[in-house]
Amino acid sequence: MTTQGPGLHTHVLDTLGLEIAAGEHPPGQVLRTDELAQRFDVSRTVVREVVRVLESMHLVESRRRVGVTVRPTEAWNVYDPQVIRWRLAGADRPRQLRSLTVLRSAIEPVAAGLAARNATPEQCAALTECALGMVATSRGQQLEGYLEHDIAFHRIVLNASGNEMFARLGDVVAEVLAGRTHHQVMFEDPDPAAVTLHVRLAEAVREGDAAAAERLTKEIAVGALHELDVLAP
Amino acid sequence: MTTQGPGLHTHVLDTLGLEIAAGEHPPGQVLRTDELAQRFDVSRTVVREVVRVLESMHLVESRRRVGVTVRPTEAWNVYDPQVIRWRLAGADRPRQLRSLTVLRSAIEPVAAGLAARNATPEQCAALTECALGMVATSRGQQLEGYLEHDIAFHRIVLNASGNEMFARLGDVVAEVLAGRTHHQVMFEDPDPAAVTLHVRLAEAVREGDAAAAERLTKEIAVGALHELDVLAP
DNA sequence: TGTGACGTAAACGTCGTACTTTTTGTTGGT
DNA sequence: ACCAACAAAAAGTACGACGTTTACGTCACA
Repeated sequence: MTTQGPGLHTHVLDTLGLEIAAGEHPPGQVLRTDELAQRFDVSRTVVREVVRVLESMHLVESRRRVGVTVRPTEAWNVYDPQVIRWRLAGADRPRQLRSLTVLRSAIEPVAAGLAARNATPEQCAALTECALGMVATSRGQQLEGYLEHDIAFHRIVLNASGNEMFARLGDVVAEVLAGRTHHQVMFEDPDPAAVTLHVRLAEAVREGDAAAAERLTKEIAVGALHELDVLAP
Repeated sequence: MTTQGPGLHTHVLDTLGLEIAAGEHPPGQVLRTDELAQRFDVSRTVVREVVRVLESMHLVESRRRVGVTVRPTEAWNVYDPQVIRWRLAGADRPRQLRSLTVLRSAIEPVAAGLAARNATPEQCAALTECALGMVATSRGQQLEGYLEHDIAFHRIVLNASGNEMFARLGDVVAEVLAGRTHHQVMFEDPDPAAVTLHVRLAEAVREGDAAAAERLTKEIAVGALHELDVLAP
């Protein structure tokens, strides 16, 4: 999945970002702008803009007289959805998926607790609708439809928490769920227990039961982690 | 606090980012690259590179025939440390500080629990050293020294958790603590209770008591949130 | 009067080139 | 062995030209 439509900049950025995230250019390797321009058959202008963006993500560092050097993983802006997408497409998807799932297990229970206090009636209704959608698509190889409702569900919870930082994690969660559904890191049909938990979570939020919402979300997270342990090495 | 050394690019980026984060350019406002080039007295080349970076942070969107339009807050990459710095320097520091502190209250307890299981002896030693440093600087207007140890302490815990996503939140926490210490959102001397909690947390991690580590970190977070309630409107 | 096709100009996108600045490796002398 | 001056390499910056998309106004026609 590339970023968006045409545009030389987009193409070069996506290609280079993907390669670096995949480890094809180990940390310390230097890339010269002239070479890149030649390789992609674009002007140095385009390459420089790409390098500037990669630099803002801390994937590379540009220094005079030396070139564009690839930075070690520890320096990367791993919360940038773009970087996450690149990494999930690359080699260490398992590690990445696990890190992100642990992150979810820390955030989402708290967010759900807040959502139980702050959710508007509209959000509660949308949540219930998503839960029902998950039930309806939980059988018979409708993984894509299920995924859609699942993403929407978690996004609503994060938004309803009222905390901006939680809300903005919706994209990350979406990437995780999507990356998990594709790439065969999931059973053919979703875990029935997880479906039930989502339904009950929607109820808990609607009734304003913060403790229950937090507990149920923790259970969902535990299930997701366990699923990873089983299906990923 | 600007980004780094000289360089036209850096200056323009920092100025524009700061202005947008401060809300000086409301969402929907269009900036033309030619005007920006004139205003900063730089070439369009430099402006274009800056715009590309701003675009990668989703602060602006560049479209043909219309210009560079400022995007609404909901679209921004609020986990980018650079964006966080800009926002903390701007108008809605209180809101931002609260969001980030809630985020910390969700993450750090889990991270501390993991750290209690995974921390190396070296990390435990460093943690204890930081805690002692906090004690030593907790009285007599040594806020800068205290801040330094505080940041180091939390960074070690996040790193020791063994989870990459947690570890990379160290920069965010550092920004929060720094932004809180400067800007008078803190008492003249740190809360003695907080200092004690840090010392006990270092012990809990050293002894591998995950439950205690998680509980103590939660208490620290509650204290920080309470402090915000008292000192910020 | 309303509507749709069409043309135009405004703004970004891309390119090529020339020049500047910083950094680094090397050379040469003591 | 050390230090200083020099030269080259690569990014940084500037400028001007042209391409490309697309919003918007205009005009003809119903």
